[in-house]
Amino acid sequence: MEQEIPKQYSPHDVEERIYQTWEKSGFFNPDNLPERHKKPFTIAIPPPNITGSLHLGHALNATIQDILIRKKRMEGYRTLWLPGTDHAGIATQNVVEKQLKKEGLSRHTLGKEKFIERIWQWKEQYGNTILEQLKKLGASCDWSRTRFTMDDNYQKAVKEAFLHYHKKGWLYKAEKVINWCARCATSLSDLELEYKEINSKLYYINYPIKDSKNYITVATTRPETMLGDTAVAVNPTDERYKNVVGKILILPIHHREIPVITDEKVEKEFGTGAVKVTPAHDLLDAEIGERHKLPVIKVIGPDGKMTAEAKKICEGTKVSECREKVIEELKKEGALEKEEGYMHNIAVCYRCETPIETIPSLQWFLKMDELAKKAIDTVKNGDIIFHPKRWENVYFGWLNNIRDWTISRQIWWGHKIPIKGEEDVLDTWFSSALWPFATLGWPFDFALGKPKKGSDLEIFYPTAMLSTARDIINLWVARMIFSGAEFMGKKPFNEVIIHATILTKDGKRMSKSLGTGIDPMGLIEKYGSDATRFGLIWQAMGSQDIHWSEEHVLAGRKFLNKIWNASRFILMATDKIVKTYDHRKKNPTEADKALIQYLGSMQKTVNKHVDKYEFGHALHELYDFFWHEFCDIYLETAKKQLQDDEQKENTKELLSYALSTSLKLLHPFIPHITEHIWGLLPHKDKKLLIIEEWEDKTH
RNA sequence: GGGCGACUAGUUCAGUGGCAGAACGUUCGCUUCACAUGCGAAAGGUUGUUGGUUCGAUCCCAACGUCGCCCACCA
Repeated sequence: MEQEIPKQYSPHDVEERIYQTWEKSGFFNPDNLPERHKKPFTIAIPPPNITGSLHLGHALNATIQDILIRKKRMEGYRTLWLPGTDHAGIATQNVVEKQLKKEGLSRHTLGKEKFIERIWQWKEQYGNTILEQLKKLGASCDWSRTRFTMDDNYQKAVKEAFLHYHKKGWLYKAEKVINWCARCATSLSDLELEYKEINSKLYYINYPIKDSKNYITVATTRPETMLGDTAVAVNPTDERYKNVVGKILILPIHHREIPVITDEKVEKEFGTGAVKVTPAHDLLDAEIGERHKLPVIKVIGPDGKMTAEAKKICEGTKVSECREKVIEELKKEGALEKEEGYMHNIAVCYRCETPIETIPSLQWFLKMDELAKKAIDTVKNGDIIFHPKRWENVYFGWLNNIRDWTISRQIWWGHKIPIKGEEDVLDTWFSSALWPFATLGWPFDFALGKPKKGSDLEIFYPTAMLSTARDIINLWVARMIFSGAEFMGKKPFNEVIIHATILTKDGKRMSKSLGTGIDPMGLIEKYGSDATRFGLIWQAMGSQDIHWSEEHVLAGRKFLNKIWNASRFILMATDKIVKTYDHRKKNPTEADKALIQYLGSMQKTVNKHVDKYEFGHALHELYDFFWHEFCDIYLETAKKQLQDDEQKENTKELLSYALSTSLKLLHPFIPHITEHIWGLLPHKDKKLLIIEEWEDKTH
């Protein structure tokens, strides 16, 4: 025995083989689980984008889900962890466009049909990267049920959802001021914006009052939009401007006449207290414009260039060039009062970081009032609980101030709007919102308000919980909640876990572009999957942000070695392995009794922690027990007891019992090594640890 | 501008209204028959600052500071 088992545990020989054993067993698929697995327990994975590769956040989230699934599976649940990927409209289109660019092509030279073909090719080649990486991490997903948000069935689900909303009269098409990315040439929802702080300038421009030598000074960060100004607004209570309200101003450069109006939304404190109003290119201005029935002059086009309305000085130029020209002209006219440095946030596209233009555009909108109400009620009633609870405020905050959802996108890759003559596609998140039930067979297995008997939809919906990052609480979680309520008449999950965000050691955001990201695959190569999982979970205390520290992965590796060697010792010392132990029938020593007690309380604590989603605490508990109570103290005593003829047999039995119990409890956290050792133990009834009974029924 | 969170050992973090803990790192001693990825020991802290409540505060409260995150139509 001693020669067969090496002193050092080397994960790489083991992990891949063990994973294959699991896959071959079929137990990832709930249909193959033994008889005792009855009550369903489902998790739908947050589908990663097909463009992505695994980062530490994914790895943490996958480990959390795998821990829950594995524990529940051992507890006798009929567990389904459903995997899949998201087609990620804009992101994917951009990636393939970049690829084309390298070949000297563009999507326009290729044409729509060929371009979409290219994306499918790309998807076949790279689209499963993350799923393959999740396998390396040990994820026990049912790969036979893998879904993609552009599968045929999924497309039908999206269509059904759209038509449902259409029938309800919640969909409408309108020209409204929306967010526009000129590079992606598409509209974006408010949630698809990111903000970037830039060092810009605040320009003070004098607008002369007609038939007077006086003027009003307005402050703006965007002088080029003045070409589309149709008013200047001041706060109605602003004494400074009392006498000019209602007067006519002469807009510099274009020399158009525009009125001075009052609107309560104007802040007296900012700038000069007078704001230029450009209804076409600013959201607040559009609101003011609507209230005062101001004309709308579009000076920026969907191509990001100035329109004919910008007239001779700027027509056809880029926005940034036009700004310079306008400044130049203003100086010539003596209308530029001053400029000062100004730091502020500008909106940029979340997929390509191009500054967002606000322009009027004809788009499809989904009315949100009733849907938002459903989403709010579900959480308010406690039907869905967030962990930690404070994230509910973020959720309510968004839903309470919601605007109608711009759901059309002017890109090529996505779900077509199912109405004749509409070329546009739907926002990616429109399809993601259907994930928990569209993946299970909705709408095919759904009729007369309920799922078909015996269908996946009936058995596995609603899912148990959703684990995700905080940045998609509104983008995704909220939309799933109202979609579930609307289409299934049932919440999509019982609980939402908002897991920690992994930051760099000095508390900065990890980012690929800054080179501060850490590739979990590198860690797996270096230390193995179990050690990587250990390192992640060891640091996941509550939902506190993690300042990532690799040393805990190292600690994990050492711990695995400890488990390995303790097991080696027990294998050498004992000839049989028991999974149960009734100490009432034995004659235990003080050390035996102490161990049994520790083991019992540890079991309880681990259960308690995992049930409360305190994974780090559970792992710390396991670690302390195994290393210190079991190895440092009991194993040393056991060496002596094994020399004593009276205690020998009992000691062997307790050693083997404590080891099997520890392996079970450790399995959800570090599945490969525990399964591997389990396989080396001379059990009477040989079955895989993955489906062993979690609860110890002995006394 | 609003909201939220964090601040404890060199580092990453637990924890408790009553003597402050782990891991990693460091120092010293051990090739002890499971493991040197180990064993044994040790050093290391004014618990961010200032007030308040309390017999007693690292913990509860308030203000402040630093850092981070989210939300927001101050042009």
